[in-house]
Amino acid sequence: MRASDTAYAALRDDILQWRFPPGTAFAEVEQANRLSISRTPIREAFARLTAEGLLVALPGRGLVVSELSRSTIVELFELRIVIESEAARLVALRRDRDVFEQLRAEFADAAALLDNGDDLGEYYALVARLDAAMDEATNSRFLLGAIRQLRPHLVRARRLARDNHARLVAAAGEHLTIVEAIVDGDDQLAADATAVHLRKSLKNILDSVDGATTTTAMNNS
Amino acid sequence: MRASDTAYAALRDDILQWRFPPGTAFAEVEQANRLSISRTPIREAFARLTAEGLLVALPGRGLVVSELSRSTIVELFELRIVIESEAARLVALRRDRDVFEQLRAEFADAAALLDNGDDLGEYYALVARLDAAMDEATNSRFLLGAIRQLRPHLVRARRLARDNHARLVAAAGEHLTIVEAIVDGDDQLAADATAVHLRKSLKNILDSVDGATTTTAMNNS
DNA sequence: GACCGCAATTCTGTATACAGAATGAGGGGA
DNA sequence: TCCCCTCATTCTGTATACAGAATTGCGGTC
Repeated sequence: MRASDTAYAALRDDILQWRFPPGTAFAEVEQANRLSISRTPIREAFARLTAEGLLVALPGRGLVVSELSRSTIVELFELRIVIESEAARLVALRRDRDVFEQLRAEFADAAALLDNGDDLGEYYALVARLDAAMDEATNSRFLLGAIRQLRPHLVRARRLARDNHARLVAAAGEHLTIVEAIVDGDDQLAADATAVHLRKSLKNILDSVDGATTTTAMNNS
Repeated sequence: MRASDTAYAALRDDILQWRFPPGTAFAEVEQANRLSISRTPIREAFARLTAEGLLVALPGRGLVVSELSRSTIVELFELRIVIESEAARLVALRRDRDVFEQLRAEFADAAALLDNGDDLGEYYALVARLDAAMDEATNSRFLLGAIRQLRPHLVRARRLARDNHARLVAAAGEHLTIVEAIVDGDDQLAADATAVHLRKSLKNILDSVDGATTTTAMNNS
């Protein structure tokens, strides 16, 4: 693997896992020393992270980890809701029925995974498989590209949410509705059910954010 | 200005103006010599163009200018229609009324600009001002980012379209409907009128593409 | 005549040196 | 005591050298 890929992956993970909270300043030499590579691949990694919006260039102040304020999260979902709803609509029209039939069966049993003690790994893996199947079936490069662009920010946002058991059960039900609509080829239902799911997810995140009296992570600018 | 910015702007313009048609291979040394700078800023420019999707990395074959096939144009509009409709909806709710009142008056007189001989510069400038005002009023960073991501590809696609006078007059009317809806704060009309306008624009481009028996530019993969 | 292998050329990826710009601290003057 | 100017430090931007990988072309062999 190239050194620039390694640096990109390491820095990206550091940001997504909140090891570098918003506002952290990045300097080339510092990170080059830390990762034991030269400045050249670091520069490339910085460029990719800046293009993704995880880093922002403060004029005269270098690169800092971007903020993730309440309003940013709202704007994130303003875009996410419209494009993922449209993606779901297209998937309902274009999907391989067998693939989603299988996923439907798995989501029908998802409640068991959620009662599986504290190990939600299997459930999250199932959601990831659904996402991957939808990416595959969307078959629209720009739509997919826009979704991919949002994902790193969503990963950060999700860490602000408190997922309680009730919310997870509800979310699993929402997913099941979406998958059923896709299996049935009901594109309008797939789109609307996706919008419902995402609006509820947003509400859950915002409730967590607003409930938090003070965290270093939040910056309600 | 930085050398990497110069290189990026030059290469981007070369691609958008079809001086480098799809499939053209890019090598670092070659472009560094052509633009009389070293490979370092060229690498940064390549990275930005690749992130935008104007260049694609063919494994083992270097970077080439991305294709713009019929299906790519369709996929481009699949995304464009949903996000620009949503943007128009938000603008109708968030706009500064005076700004769009002014634009409404200008679009009401747009027919005169279109009869202004072959100089359509003023009309295109008016459309550009509308785009800028909408970008400003959208006030949603991710939505705006997604639109910006599409623009370079739209510039390329537009060069494939044959804009006849009738189409331009119709488009001006569609724009007027959109601006009126925004002035009135009618978000649903603004969204639907935008979708209508973009679907007609797509149809116009596809008619031009399909009408072209053979051009070196097209690659119907 | 065709296919396989080797060698040379070329390209990318990385490291590093150097120059110019900007920032921050420290000292001097008002 | 506060403000401004200057100098030093540090950072980014660029050039370039070097190494490893890959491709292409040529030659030999089957």
